Amino acid sequence: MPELPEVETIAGYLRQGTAGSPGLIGRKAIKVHLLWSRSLERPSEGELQARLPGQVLQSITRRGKFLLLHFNLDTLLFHLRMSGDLVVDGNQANLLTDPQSPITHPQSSHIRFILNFEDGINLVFVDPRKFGRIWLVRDPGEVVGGLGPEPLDPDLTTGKFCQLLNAHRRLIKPLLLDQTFLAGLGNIYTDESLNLARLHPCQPAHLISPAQAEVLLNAIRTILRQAINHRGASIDWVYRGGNFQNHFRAYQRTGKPCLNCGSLIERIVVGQRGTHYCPNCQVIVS
DNA sequence: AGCATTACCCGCACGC
DNA sequence: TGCGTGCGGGTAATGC
Repeated sequence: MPELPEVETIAGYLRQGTAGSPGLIGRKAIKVHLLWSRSLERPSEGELQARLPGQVLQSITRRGKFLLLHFNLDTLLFHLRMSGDLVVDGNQANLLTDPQSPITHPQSSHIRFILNFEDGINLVFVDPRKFGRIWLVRDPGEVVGGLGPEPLDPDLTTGKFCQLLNAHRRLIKPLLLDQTFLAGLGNIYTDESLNLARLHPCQPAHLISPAQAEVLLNAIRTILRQAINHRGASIDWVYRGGNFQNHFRAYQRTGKPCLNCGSLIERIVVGQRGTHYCPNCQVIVS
């Protein structure tokens, strides 16, 4: 489920809770259940089990597409990759507490990790494709230290952004997808942002003018804020409740009219990723 | 040689 | 049934 808006939305759910589930802040961890060992990047399962229980959750933050659960001693990090999701379950404690039991959870066969808190509240990591990863570390910088700037951070000025862009000869789309360049954009929001900014996904980054860089950064921020307001997008069989998919400009709109100019959106492949753009108003400049 | 960029590939579910 | 596709990114391979 995860690009910046979806991870931000999930962070909010975990902090404040939802209609059907309580928030997690201030709760004490009791026990860990790892059902797919490769979901855990580090430390070992034994060390995780030895360190995390007894710790109290202080706060929940997001950095790029990472979700950070700050406990009093350690930080538990999740990366949802392609299909991961985190849900709080306070109603089926007796079933979820025992991973060997015939769980009747809707996505039970894809549960990879469960963290039991006090009062029968569980944080459940669901991940059909098994690409998601979990870390427990003293210093979260060990995991997220290499990320590029946050697109919504006001400290990222248009001038800085243009400088960063012009330092690379790469195509703009793969560059925006590179998390060490900018943290949080994925395939959807890159296509959306480039369409709004009227930039071709194959535009070489070093040829982007200061004026275009400003338009692009503003477009990225506009799209991300809109997506967050809609609680992210729900795509394919992975449904989380957000409805930004109903407001896509380019992504998965092949053959439909561009919202800028009415020409038909086309699908090409750029950097091994399906890419949706308008061949009329998103043109390469030199 | 050494950095920047590109191609593979990892489970699984779904639609054509 | 078979094949292409996919809200991602680590790593090997290649390019400059």
